[in-house]
Amino acid sequence: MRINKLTDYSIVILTNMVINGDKKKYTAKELSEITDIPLPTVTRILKMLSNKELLDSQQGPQGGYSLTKSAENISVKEVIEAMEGPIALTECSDDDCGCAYETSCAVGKPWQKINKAINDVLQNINLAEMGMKDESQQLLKLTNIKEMSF
Amino acid sequence: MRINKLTDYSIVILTNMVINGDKKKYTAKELSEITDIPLPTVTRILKMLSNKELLDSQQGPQGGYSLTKSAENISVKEVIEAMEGPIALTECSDDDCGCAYETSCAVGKPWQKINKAINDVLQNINLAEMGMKDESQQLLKLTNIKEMSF
DNA sequence: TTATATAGGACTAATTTGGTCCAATTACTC
DNA sequence: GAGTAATTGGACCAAATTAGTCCTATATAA
Repeated sequence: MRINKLTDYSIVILTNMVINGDKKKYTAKELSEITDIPLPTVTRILKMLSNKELLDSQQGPQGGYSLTKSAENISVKEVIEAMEGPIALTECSDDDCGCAYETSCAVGKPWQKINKAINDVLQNINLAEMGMKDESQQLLKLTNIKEMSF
Repeated sequence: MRINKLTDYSIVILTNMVINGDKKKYTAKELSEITDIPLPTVTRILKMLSNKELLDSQQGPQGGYSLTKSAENISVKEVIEAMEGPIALTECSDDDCGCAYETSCAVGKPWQKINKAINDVLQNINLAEMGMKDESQQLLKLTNIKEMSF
């Protein structure tokens, strides 16, 4: 139950963009230096995020990448989905998933609810919050969810 | 962001045990026939669940596996943890994870909160609910979490 | 004693993932 | 218009993980 390393990196990269200036333009090289993630890997991630329109890109000298939205409006869910596709804990989360075990599966509907709940958790935290060092100001929504669930 | 296939299977197997009789004893062979999962794979999963004390096992003729607790008292979280260890979306969820990027990471605390929220989601659904066909009776807690988070 | 079951662990094949690199394109600047 | 600095697209390989199988040992009921 892990997100991919590339996805993990992508959140680190984006969060560092937020911290260092939410509106600025960054080259792949700069971001590699800030994060200590090797340049080829940073490059690959930025391309993916740009293709999914989380980043604007500009080629040529003075080019680079910038966030298409403000940090508050980019959820962790969006980032994960940009890197890995839809968030679901199991392969078959639909009624008719077409898998070999469909008839005997006995599970299915409940997974849809679980996936929805997890999607909601990840929807409720944004990049601005990911960058906060001070625990007290952050993640009130998640804390509330946690407390309500008992 | 997927659980392992073996983990997925394990929930299918356990849920089928619940549906077919929560107190009964089942052999690996029976469970393989019920679920259509190949016997060697079923065998391996049952051993893992038995080692983690979710199942009682008895060797010899008339032996087999049975649930150590009633279906209502076994959460999906417990099953996933039995199969895969602690549930965390990233490798480093601690402050001092010891990873190479620690100083430049800028993330960390927020992941702990996210992981906690996800653990809570999975704690709040049990095997009895996983086996329910009728949507209306199931998963009220998860539904509540979802609605509260908006 | 035999048959039926689990227990433990080794092993292989397949898949996925991480990481790197190269050639092409764009666009700014001199 | 040449040169340079940047992204773009895609191929490629290596490493790690996972799925799946199999074999031998052990326990126990009849």
